[in-house]
Amino acid sequence: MSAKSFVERLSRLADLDEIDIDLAQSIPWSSVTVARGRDILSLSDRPSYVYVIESGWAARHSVRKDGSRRITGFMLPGDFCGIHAVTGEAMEHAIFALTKCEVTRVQANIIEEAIAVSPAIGRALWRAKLTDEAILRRWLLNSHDAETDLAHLICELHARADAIGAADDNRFLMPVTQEQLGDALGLTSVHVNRMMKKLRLSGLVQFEGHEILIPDIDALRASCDFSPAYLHLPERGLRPALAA
Amino acid sequence: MSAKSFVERLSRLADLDEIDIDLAQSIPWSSVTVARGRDILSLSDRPSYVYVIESGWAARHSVRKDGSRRITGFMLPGDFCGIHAVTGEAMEHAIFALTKCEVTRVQANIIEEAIAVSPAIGRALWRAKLTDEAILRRWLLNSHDAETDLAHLICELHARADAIGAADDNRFLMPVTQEQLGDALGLTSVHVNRMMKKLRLSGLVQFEGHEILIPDIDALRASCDFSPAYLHLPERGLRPALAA
DNA sequence: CGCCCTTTTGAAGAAAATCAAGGGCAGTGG
DNA sequence: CCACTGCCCTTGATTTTCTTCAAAAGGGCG
Repeated sequence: MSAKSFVERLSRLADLDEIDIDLAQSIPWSSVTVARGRDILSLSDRPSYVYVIESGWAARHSVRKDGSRRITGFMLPGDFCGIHAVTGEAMEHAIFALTKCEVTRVQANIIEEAIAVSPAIGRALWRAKLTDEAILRRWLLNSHDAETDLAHLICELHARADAIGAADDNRFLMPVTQEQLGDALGLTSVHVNRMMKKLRLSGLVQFEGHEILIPDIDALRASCDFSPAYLHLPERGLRPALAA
Repeated sequence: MSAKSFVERLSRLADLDEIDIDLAQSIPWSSVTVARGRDILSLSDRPSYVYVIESGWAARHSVRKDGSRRITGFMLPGDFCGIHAVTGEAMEHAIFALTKCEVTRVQANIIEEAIAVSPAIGRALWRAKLTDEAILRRWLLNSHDAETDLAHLICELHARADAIGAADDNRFLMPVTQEQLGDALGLTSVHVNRMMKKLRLSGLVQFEGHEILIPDIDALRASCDFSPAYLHLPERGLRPALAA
């Protein structure tokens, strides 16, 4: 573990000059391990740290009065969470570990100082937030057809996994149960299961357990009108080893 | 028209000291009027301005391949749009005027310089973005029951109108057609109409045209589990005259 | 081995979409 | 001034989609 992922991620989000990088590298950090199923940040927490997922997958989720859940976003290695800590807001949802997660954390007030000194670091975090927002809008845009929505979510997660080198081109590990997919899509796990079957029968997606195989990524993307631009992913090529 | 609304809005989002306020007030601005139904910002635009709605209502929306629309947010007087201009990103959705809108605009690069000099201004914009994000997550959280979702949207818009003094306690003007409500909720206009009728019959909401009357706001809020905290509204009391 | 979690499938029911048609109201033009 | 037109609201009947309820099978792990 290192704070490498923190600086790496920042520098992929905005152009940092040497001064920015030196500053970012000088920021003290610590590391935490969170077991599968446990919260990284809980509802109503006022986090005093900003976190970066080092390894593992996590998700944001809220629980309704009737006990049903809604997942409002997934987090993969390299993703920030708790950035809004810099304003001292309380968490309006929880972030929990889908798998065992290793998490690097940095004190929020130190981040805030760094932003004041280095606007480029502020821009990097701003860009991360814009990506979160774009994903949320995309999720809203989708919610209209179960099969398409599921295909789109698989495309999103594949593209994000691929961008951090956690996908073997057409194959990747998606550690999300069908019930969790349902919570993310606003569907029941039963219906997710049927839609997965449809995707399998149509030949667009194959899977064994959580190992997803996409025989023809272009066909899958076309089927759900997926285009990765909104994810603001870095150009492929560098692919640092951040995989789960 | 003035840039007053710009500075006012900033100062309600974060604690600005005199220096910040002087700086904000020195920022040059201009004003534009946009007719009902026209775009304030179009898809793929790379806006070079940050906008504040001076009067009127607007909405963000995307169009799907099949021609159906999804509204992903409403904008009321005092709201920013195009803040993400500061990173030079292209618009991934359009913003259009629900009513005739007067809009104040400020050059994005000047905003960016202001942020570099005054971290408080940056925090204010950051906070505005966090509110946008919280609303998006809430919309995702809702989408599960048409009547409840509609009630929740009315509560959101009422609370936001009230916060800018555009509501007369239990009465406000919601210039949104039922079809647009459907686009916002992911429902057909037919179904929105039926749900409006249900709300009317249950006595929770009355309306004449777009004039909404809420006989018992607590009852309506309880019916859809609405709590305004996530909107980060300013404390009531000041109520500057920004209404549409 | 037995338990729990997850996946899978079936059947019945509820929610929302679709299709269709009529009515009100405001703006426009003859 | 009135008729026409377009937009929005309203309602009914039918169909589709998704949920709910129920049950069984697979797989990993203590």
